[in-house]
Amino acid sequence: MANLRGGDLSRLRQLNALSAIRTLRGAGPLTLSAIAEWTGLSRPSTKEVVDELMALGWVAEVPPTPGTMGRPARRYRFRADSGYLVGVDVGAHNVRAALADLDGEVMAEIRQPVEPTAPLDDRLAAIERAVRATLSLSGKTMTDLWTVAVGTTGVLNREGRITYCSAIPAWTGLDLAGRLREMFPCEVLIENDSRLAALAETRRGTARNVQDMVFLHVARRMGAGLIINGRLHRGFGAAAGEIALLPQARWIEAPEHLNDCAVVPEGTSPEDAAGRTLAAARDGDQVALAAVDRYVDDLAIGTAAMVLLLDPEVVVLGGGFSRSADVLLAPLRRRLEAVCVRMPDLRASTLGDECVVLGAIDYAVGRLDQQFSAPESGQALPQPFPAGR
Amino acid sequence: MANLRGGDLSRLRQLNALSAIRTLRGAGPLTLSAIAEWTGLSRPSTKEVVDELMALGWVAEVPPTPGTMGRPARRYRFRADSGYLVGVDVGAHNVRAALADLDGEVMAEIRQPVEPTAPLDDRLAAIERAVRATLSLSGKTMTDLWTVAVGTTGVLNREGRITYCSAIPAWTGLDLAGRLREMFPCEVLIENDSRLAALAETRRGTARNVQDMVFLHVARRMGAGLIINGRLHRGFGAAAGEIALLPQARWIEAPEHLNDCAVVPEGTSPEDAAGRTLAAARDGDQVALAAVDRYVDDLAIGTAAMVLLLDPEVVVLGGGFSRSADVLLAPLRRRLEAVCVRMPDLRASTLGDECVVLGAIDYAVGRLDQQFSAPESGQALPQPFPAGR
DNA sequence: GCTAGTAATGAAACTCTTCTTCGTAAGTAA
DNA sequence: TTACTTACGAAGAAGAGTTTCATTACTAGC
Repeated sequence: MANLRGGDLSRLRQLNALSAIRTLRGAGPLTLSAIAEWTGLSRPSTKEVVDELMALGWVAEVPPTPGTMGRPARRYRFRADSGYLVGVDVGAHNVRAALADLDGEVMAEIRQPVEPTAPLDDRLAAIERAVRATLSLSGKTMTDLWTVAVGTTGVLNREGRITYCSAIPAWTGLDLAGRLREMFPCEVLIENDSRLAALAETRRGTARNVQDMVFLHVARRMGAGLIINGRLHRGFGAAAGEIALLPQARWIEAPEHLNDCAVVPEGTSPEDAAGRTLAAARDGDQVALAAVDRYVDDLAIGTAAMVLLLDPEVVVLGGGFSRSADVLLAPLRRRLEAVCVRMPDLRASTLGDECVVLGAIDYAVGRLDQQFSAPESGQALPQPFPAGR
Repeated sequence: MANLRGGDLSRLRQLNALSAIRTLRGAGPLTLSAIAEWTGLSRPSTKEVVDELMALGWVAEVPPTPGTMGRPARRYRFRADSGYLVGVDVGAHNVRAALADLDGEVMAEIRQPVEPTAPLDDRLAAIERAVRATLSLSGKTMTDLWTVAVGTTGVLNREGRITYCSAIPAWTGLDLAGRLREMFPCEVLIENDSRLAALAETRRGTARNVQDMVFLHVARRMGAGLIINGRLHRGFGAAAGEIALLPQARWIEAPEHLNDCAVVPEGTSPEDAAGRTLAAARDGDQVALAAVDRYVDDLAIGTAAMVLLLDPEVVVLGGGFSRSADVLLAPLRRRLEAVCVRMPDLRASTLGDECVVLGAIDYAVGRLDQQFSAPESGQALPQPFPAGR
C-alpha cells in the first residue's frame, strides 16, 4: 500500500535523480537537453541532478560529438562500470558463469565441466572457481561484485533452498542460498534455470519487451518459465513453472520418444540421441518424423494448458532441442491451433546455451532497475562505490 | 518505462494528495495527525493537502469524537459518495446488478431473470433495466454513475467483444462493450465472470489480501480465474483462464458425472441434478460418493496443472457446486497432494451467488485505486463531481 | 581569416511546497 | 476554578524547480 508515499522535497529530488538514471540507462550517452526532455525537467534542474549523480559516481561525462551546428553539448552516460554482476548456471554436467556490467553487457564468460554425480562440495567449489575465473578474466576483484545470481535445475523454495532436484542427486535439500552467501560477500540470488531462460528471452532474446510470455524449456529435461505482466513469475513458494510434473502432460517421459527412435545408431550417448532423431526428421526420415510427432503430441498437452490458462502474447521454444525448432514448431503450432482460443505467436529461442547465464544476469539487472524505479521509502540509492575509494 | 517520472513541485503536491486519499480510503475516518503519520508529512502540510481535497469534493469532515483527553481533533473521511459504480453479472438465466459507492459498499441489488435463448436485444434490454433499477432503488441518477462493470460468461477479446459463448447462443460475436457504451454515458468495463469472481475472493472473500491465487469456478460450466501478483490476470488477448477447453482436463464433461448419477430422481431439472448427487454424497451414499470421486478426478487434473504452473498461495473453490465444498475439498486435496510440489491452501468460497457482481464492483474500484496509486504523468485526478453542480 | 548564425551553458530572480517553531484554543480531570 | 493535555493556526526558513537573459563555443559562408 505504501509504495508511492510522496513526502519531502528531497523526495522529489530523489525521484528526479532516479528518473535521470533510468533515462540514461535506457538510451546511450545523452546530452543534457535530451535528458531534460525525457525526464520532463527544465535544463537547469537537470544539470543539478546530473551533477549530483556525477558526484555520487553514477554518471560520467563522455567527450562531446563535434560536427553539429552550434556549441557542442556535453554528453553523459550511465556508469555501468560502477559495479559488476555475475550470472551462474548450475547444470548437471556444467557450471557456466559470466560477468557483466550493470547494463548487463557480458565481459567474461567461462564453462566448468562437472560430473552429475560429483559430491556436493566439489560442485560448490566449481561454482566458486567459475565465479573467480570470470573475475580474473575481466581484471576485477570480489569487491567489485555487487550480485551473484545463480540459476539451477531443481525445485526451489522462497529461501533459496533446493527442495528437490532429480538431475543433481547431491543437490536435493541443500540450502544453496546459505552456502553461497558464505562464499560470496555480496548479494546472492537463486532462481530456477528455466525461469531465468524465460527472463533472458524477454530481455535480450526473441521476445524482447513482451509482457506475457510462456517459455518452454525443451531438452532432456523439460521445464517452463512464465513472464507475466513483464515480470518473472516465481509463485508464492518460488516453485512456479513445474508443469512437467503433471502426469497427464507426460513431459517427464516425452523425450523418450526421441531417444528411443530406431534411427538412433546403437551406442549413441544419451546426450546425443534426441539430436540424431531430430536431425533425421529434418531430412525427412519417416520413422524419425513419427517419433517427433509423438513427442510433440505430449509437448502440446502441457503447452496448450499454459496457453489456455494464461493467454500469453508469445510462446518461446528454448533449451537444447530448440536447435531443431524448425522441426518442432510447425507440428506444435498445428496442435495448438486446434485447441487454443487465441493463438499466441510461436517462436524459437535465439540465445543458445548461454540463455540461463544471461537470464541470471538479467535477473540481477532487474533487481537494480527495480531500485531505480520503485525505491522503498526509506531506502537510499545503492552505493555506486564501496566505501573507501 | 516512464511511469514514475518525477518532475515539478506541483507533482509533489499531487503525490501527497494521492497519498492522503489512499490513507483515508484504506482506514476509516482519521484525524489530521493520523493522516500526517501515515503519509509521512508534517501536520501543516497535511492540513493544506486535506483542505485542497475538501475543496475538490474528495474528502469531507465528520464530527469529532468527544471524550478524549485534550482538544478533540477534527476528523476527515473519504467521500465514497462522490460517485457510484454498478457491477453487472450476465448469466444464461439471470442478469444481476448491484450499485455500490466508491468504497465498493453495496447499496442496492437486483436480479432479473432471462431465458437462455432470449434474443440479443431482450438480454441487452434486461441489462439496462437492471442497471436502472439499482439506480432508482438507491435514489441515484445516471449522472451519478462513474462506471458500469459487466461480467459475462464466454470468451472475450481485448476490445470487449465476445468471441465465443456456449451458454448464451446470441452472445457469440457480439461487440458487448460497444453496445453498452451506447447505452450508458459513463465508463464501461467488460470482464469474464470467472475472473471477476476470483477478484472478489481476494478483495472481500476468503482469500483477502492474497497475492497469488487460483479460483476454480465449479458449476454446470467450469471456469478459472487467476490473481497474480495481487492483480487480476487477463492475458494478452483477455482470454486467460480458459483451461476448461483443454481436452485432457475433461472439464467440459466433468459435471456429467454428477448429473448422470443414479441417485438423481427421474425428472429432476438439469439445474438441480448435480446438487442432488452432492447432497447424497454428503449423506454418505456410496453411489453418489463414487460419482463425486470421478468428478473430482477430472477436476483435479486441471487444478493440478494450474497449481504446478503458478504455485499459488491459495486455491479457492467457488461457483454453484461450492455450496457442497465440504464434499469436494477433501478428495481434491488428496489428489493435489499426490502431485504438487508445494501444496497451496485450499478453501471454499464464502461469497455465494453475488460473487460475480461483487467482483465487477471490485474491478471498478480497482481501476479507481489505480488512478490514486499510479496516475499517468499527464492525467489529472478523476473529477469527484461532474461539472455543473 | 573574418563575420553571422546556431545551440548549449551559466547565473540571477522568482515561485511553490514543505518543515520547524511557537503561541493560542478547546477540551478533560481534580 | 485551575492545571493538564492535545489540537490548531500563523510566521519564518529552507529546498527544489522554473523562467529569463547574457555568454560561450562551434559551424557555415564570404
